[in-house]
Amino acid sequence: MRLMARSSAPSDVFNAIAKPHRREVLDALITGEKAVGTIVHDLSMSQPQVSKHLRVLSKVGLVSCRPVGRRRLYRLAPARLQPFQEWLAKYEQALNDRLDRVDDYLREVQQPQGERQ
Amino acid sequence: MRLMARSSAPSDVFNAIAKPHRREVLDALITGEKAVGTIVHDLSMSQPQVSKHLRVLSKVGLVSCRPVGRRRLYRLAPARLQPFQEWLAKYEQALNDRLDRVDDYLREVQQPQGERQ
DNA sequence: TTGATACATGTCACTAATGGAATATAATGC
DNA sequence: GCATTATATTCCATTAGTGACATGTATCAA
Repeated sequence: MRLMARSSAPSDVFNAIAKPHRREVLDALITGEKAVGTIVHDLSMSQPQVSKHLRVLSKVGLVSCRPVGRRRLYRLAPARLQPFQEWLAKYEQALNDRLDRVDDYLREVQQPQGERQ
Repeated sequence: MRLMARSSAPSDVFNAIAKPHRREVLDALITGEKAVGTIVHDLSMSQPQVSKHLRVLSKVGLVSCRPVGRRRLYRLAPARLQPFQEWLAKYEQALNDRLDRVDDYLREVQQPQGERQ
């Protein structure tokens, strides 16, 4: 059976950015479009490694690619950050909604003897 | 040698949220503090599994824990969302700064014949 | 103390993913 | 055509991580 695709599910964005090396590749693209060789040079990683990481990032849509001559220029693909943004927003909201309760908790923890003193 | 700690490095928060099951555990805590058994019941995962995931989340600081009787109440730890916020902000800014260039690119791609028509 | 509950930890098998080296493909230049 | 550059892909060994089961530890109850 095993019909579930496990390569480019939207939630795999989380997996894609989980590896430090992959975030380094993304970082290298922050300054703009770059060829694979440039990334290899900037990060001193092996070329196959960079290509493989780019492939993963490409599959989940975090980078896109356009061929120019015999090179391939990769660049960040803004749209695919959305699942991550939404995920984060959900927690930010939940935590803001409960700030008062957290406050209570902190008071309790920091003054275990209570307020009499 | 191998002196590098690899358990609670700050960037491992990205690794912590990479697994769907771990995000489910975090989701279960959105409504507030919960005991391990409650999470086990809500998610129908095995108790050791939940405990292990909580351990990972705890090591990177995404959840905190306080013992109450023979139970342990876990809750989200807001402060550790900061690495995500910072990481995301970096990319959002970089992408906004380059929106015009992206625009150029899209025009180029969508009109491969140029503007003479 | 004994027993029961709530949780943590250890062990193990298995899978998946990484990184390295070699090789394949594609485009350019001659 | 052939050689070279740029990148992708395959193969392989190693490793890390997951999940299942069993066991350990701590707290409560009687």
